[in-house]
Amino acid sequence: MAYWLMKSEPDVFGINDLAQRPLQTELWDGVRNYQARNYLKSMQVGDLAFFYHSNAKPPGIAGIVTISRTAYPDPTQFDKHSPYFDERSNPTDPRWMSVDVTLVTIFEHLISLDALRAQPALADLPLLRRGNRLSVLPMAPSAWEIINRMANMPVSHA
DNA sequence: GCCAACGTTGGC
DNA sequence: GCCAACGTTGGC
Repeated sequence: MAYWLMKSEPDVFGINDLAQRPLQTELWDGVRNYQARNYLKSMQVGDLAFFYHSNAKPPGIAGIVTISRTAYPDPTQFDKHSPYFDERSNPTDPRWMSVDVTLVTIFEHLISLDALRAQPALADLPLLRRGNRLSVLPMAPSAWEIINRMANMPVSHA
């Protein structure tokens, strides 16, 4: 089993939107970066991912989801009316992938980006590296545990 | 709204 | 294959 971090803008689709979906499950669409796409392809059912709110005030980790369906062609790439439409993608050889995610936990308090940066043990976290723009990132088990502990603390660390 | 960082595109 | 131009991400 592997650990991940997946970014979404809460103004577009946040963790509370996921909570309101049937079975608290939704496809994760719109990934248009090859490296992030390759991470999606390697996900297995049962993998866990932090749900990160980007372009938010404040940005941070809002909760945990599990991968409930492995990668399949992202339908929005073929939808002319979707902002994610890609005219160069071919149905016989789809360029972009989705997975399904199912809600596991909404953290009582968002773990803010500031709080993450304040943890010396997370100094090497890819998420915190300058200029990182990948919307799907792998997480080392050690980092996963540290952040999980932060989530379970009674007081926020921002 | 600004802008640094970075990926992609396309001319050559 | 190089690299300038351009578009996007995402924190601030």
